Amino acid sequence: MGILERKEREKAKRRELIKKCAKELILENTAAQVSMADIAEKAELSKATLYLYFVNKEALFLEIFNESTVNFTNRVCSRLKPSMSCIDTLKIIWGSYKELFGESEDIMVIFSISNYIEPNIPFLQIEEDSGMSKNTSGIFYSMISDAIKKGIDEAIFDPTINPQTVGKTLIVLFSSIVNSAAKLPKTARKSQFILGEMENTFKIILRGIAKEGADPLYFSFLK
Amino acid sequence: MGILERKEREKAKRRELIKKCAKELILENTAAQVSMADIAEKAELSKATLYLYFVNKEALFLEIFNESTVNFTNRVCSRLKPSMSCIDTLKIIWGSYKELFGESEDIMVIFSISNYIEPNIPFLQIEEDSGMSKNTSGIFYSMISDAIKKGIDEAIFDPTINPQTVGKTLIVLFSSIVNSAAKLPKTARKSQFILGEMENTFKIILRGIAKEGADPLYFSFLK
Amino acid sequence: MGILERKEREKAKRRELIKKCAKELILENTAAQVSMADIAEKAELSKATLYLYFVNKEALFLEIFNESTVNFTNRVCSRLKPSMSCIDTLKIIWGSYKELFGESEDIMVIFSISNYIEPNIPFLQIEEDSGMSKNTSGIFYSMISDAIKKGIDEAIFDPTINPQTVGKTLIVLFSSIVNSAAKLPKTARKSQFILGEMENTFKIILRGIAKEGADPLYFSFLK
Amino acid sequence: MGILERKEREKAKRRELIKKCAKELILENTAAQVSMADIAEKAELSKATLYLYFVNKEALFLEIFNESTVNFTNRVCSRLKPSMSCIDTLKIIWGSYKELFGESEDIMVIFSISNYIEPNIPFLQIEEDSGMSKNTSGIFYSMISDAIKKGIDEAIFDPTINPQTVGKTLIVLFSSIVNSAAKLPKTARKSQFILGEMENTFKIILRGIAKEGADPLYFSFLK
DNA sequence: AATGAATGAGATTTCATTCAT
DNA sequence: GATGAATGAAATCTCATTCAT
Repeated sequence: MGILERKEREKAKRRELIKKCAKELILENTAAQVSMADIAEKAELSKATLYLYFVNKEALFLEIFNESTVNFTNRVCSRLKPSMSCIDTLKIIWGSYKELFGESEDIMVIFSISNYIEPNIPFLQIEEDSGMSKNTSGIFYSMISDAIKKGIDEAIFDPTINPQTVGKTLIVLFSSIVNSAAKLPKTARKSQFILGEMENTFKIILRGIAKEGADPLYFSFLK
Repeated sequence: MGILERKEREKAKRRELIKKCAKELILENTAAQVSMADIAEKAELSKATLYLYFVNKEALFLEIFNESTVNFTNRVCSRLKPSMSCIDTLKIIWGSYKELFGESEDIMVIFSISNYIEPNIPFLQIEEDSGMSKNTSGIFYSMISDAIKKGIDEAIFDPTINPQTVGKTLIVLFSSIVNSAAKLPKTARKSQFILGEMENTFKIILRGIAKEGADPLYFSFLK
Repeated sequence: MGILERKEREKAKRRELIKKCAKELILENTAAQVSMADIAEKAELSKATLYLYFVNKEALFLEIFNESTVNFTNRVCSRLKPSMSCIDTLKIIWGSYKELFGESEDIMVIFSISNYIEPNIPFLQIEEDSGMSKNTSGIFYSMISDAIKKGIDEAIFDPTINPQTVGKTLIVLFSSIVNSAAKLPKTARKSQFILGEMENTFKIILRGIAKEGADPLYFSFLK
Repeated sequence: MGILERKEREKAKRRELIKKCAKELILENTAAQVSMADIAEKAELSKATLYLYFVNKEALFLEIFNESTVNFTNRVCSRLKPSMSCIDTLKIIWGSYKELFGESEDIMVIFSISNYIEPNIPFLQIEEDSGMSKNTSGIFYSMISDAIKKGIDEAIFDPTINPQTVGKTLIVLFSSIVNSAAKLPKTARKSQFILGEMENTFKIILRGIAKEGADPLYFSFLK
């Protein structure tokens, strides 16, 4: 049975290998430009083999997409505790963004694939129904809007804002910055400049939703 | 030579026709989904003819892209006067965004093409050199950062912010909202909801860069 | 305008060329075994060119199929006159079968394609509704059942038989003989032996539906 | 050696299982549409295992084909006795056709495979040499031509007919009816209508070869 | 003996681009 | 100057077959 397990592991490894190669190619270019042949070549497999692991190109890309989303969300969520203050929560969320953006490249992949698979559907939908609760990004969404609610309760944020609306806005803004950065040459992405830029944006937004008279120290965590 | 001129004029007309058709198709779908055959059919020309006017697909799209950018910038600039106050300037810029977003659809085209042609190069580069001065978006960029500078002088904005940095940030944010909206179905784009959403975001950003204690009335122009 | 016409003609010629090549390949093998690449090669065209003339493989095959059916039916119909006696009518129908079977090879193509495109639907449907009237084979069908009706009126055929049923049966039988012959090597198909075989079968069927006591001379036309 | 025998038996069982599954799949669709993967899945074996039992797809299908032919012939032959009258013999042959057509589905399989594997070689060859004696269908063939000879001797059939030729013709006709029916949806095949249709055809053929003045009662067994 | 895994070869189809007329 | 016609190259996907374990 050790054998069976090993085989299982190896099979899983191949799946991962394929996904890893696909990811790398996506990061080097765009999801739209990556062909099954490219992936096969990079993985040193035949095209046909890819189809043993994924029924479709779309299935492969979708799996990568979903995993990246889950990955990202989990990383963020695992660092949060319900007891945390609003500011701490946002700190961590933002920190995760920055860190993951530098370290893993899930976010890039997420955007590239979402632009490819469903070019007409925005990754984070600004829609009238707040129906984001179903998928992973929904979890992320409530995470952030909860934090904002907390901020209002803690009298840090302007009580007239709608936590859900602002939450969505925050996500769109964060994401767009990342998306914009995702288009930069790989090397540039991690530069201090970019990270600084991202920070500036975050600061502006925080100030934008701060309660009148809120202690500016609250926002000083952003260096 | 009257003949020559007429010929010249007609040739120019064709160019415009081709670009117009391409634009319309891009708006109906995504730049990536528009083929030369589609454009030729819509323009009631042969595919080969397209190549008399544009060396290749990329050249055609790039020209549309650049023109749309110029168009947009010009429209905005033409409404601005150096004498205007910061707030008035931003009002107009934002108004242009909103209006053009509804009316002309240059912005959509800009984003669609930029996602297609140069997926690796962001429309608005967040780069260390502020080298935006060369191209059209550079004009737009200085327009906006000038407005912010003025805002600081008028003691409306926080004097510690860097007008250039914040200007760039503003553009990225504006753009990202539009970009996000650009992926919505054509009909949804002009809904009150979306426009409201855009306004909320703008408000947050303005508050974010406001000087401590600045009269909130300044920002009341946003309904 | 002579030029235009010539072009038109040449285009039509290419279509015909493609169909001719496809037909030949079908006759050499089976419709199922013929690929677009094969056809392209035989026609000395690129694969892509085929798609200028036919939207897909099925369309190409279907057109060949329909044309062959129409061809065949027309040839037969053009030789018939309403004033003809039953026996004369059947003579001609049968003669056409034999002749076309030898000369043109429409029938072979018909069967090969029908086996490929709709392997589950018999070319001549033995169905409860006699709904054959719609398509070309419907014309053929009424042609033959009319002849049988006439035969009954002329007191040559057994009055208890149902002309429609027997007509259908005749077609199925004729067709099956041809279908069976279609599987023979090309050279064998036109042998005296095969033609004799077909004749025998026809004779048997005619006798089978003859009226008791009908003059056997009526059937002597079969040499 | 008991072990060896058991192994042998089990191996044979597998072969049968594979063939049975293949048959079922062929009956559900067409031989051409059945892939080795389909068969393997249905048999709950791996594709590779199929190749332990059959050198390739063709060999598998050919074996099924041959067996089905033998099966069918044997069933018919086992019901015949040399002492039977011509009419009784034909009754039984025809009955077997009808019955097997309903019950076992060997005939369908035979035709489906023959259309797939050797589209160029007819199941029952109408060839100049009566060389059918080698294979199984040869047995069937002599069975039927013997019956006809007997019919001539019994003064039921026209003495001028050639028993061998007519025998072959009969088989081709029977087969073609079945072949035509084989393309009908599985459910329709056993309908009274189809069976009636088959009977009509048989009647026509019998009458076609009957001796002038032969007692029509002879043929009344067909209701 | 059985199989999981891999693959070569080939099928259909699309599209930007070219070229003779 | 305009175009009809043609195509090379590439994309996605399938399937019979093989081979190491």
